[in-house]
Amino acid sequence: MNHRLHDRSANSLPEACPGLRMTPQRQEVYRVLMGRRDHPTANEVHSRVKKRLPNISLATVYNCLETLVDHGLIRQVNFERESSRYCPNVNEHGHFHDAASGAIHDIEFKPGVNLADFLDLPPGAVIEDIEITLRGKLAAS
Amino acid sequence: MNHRLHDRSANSLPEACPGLRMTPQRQEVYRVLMGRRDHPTANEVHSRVKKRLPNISLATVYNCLETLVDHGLIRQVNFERESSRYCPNVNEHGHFHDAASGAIHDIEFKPGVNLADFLDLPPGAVIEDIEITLRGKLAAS
DNA sequence: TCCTAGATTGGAATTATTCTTGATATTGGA
DNA sequence: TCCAATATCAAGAATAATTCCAATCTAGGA
Repeated sequence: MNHRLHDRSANSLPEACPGLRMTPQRQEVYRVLMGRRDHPTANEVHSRVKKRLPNISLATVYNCLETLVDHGLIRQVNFERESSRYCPNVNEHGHFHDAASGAIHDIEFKPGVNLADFLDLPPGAVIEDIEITLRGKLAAS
Repeated sequence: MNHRLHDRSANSLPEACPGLRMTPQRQEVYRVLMGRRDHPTANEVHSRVKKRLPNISLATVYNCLETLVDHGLIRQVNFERESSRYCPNVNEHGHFHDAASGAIHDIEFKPGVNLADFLDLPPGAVIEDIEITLRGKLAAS
């Protein structure tokens, strides 16, 4: 155990999140997402959470995920028509979906770039949410 | 009937598309999409197509849409978990989803921009498909 | 302690989409 | 032209992710 800054590493809900009651289910759903920073579906989250909370229902997992998303603690991401996936990285970022392996990689914006620099936004548009998804292959290395 | 170049204006499938058999159903689905350049769902396409082909089934509309997408004549776009929508604009582009009106606007890239200019792509990534969706509001004007 | 609002559960319901099957239509070759 | 092979279509059944519902349960405040 160390004392890294930004310690949201796998053990707890953030200290305070106004209006969010921290229940064992929500805590565990959050812990599971932080503990393995991939992009699991609700079903996968359910499987992982059941290790510690064997009786938790899938409906509750959906409820917890929705609540955490609403409170900005995690993000929900959608690829095509597949099941939603959940992502503990709440920074603005995009995703790269490797068609070969199925793996999903977070993609960060280069520092200092602005949407309007590369997109012709409609005049007066106020952007509230950005979803950028790339699909492709990683060249064999 | 005239002889305009690039006549994709609401009346016909493109002259030739290898491997695509042009049936009345496909033609009409395509015509309907080109004729009104919004972003209808399969259901909405079905309603519109039924005006001329009253017996066409929803399953056939899905089949036609899938075929047209596979042949690159239209694009399928997904917003969150809503029904898929279909878009006759096959240029690389993004979408802006106006939360107030529900309207969807195409967003073009500024000329000359490159993905790698603003995104930290994984090394060796070969991008095959880009999906950029913005959600927000248009300032009242 | 008791009450109440909010949370959880399991199962039913919903909904978009895909699948299945049999009927029809179209194509290319004999 | 006729036939066989193939593609398409239609209708409804099936699927799968997600949401809804009604019945408990729980935690925290009065």
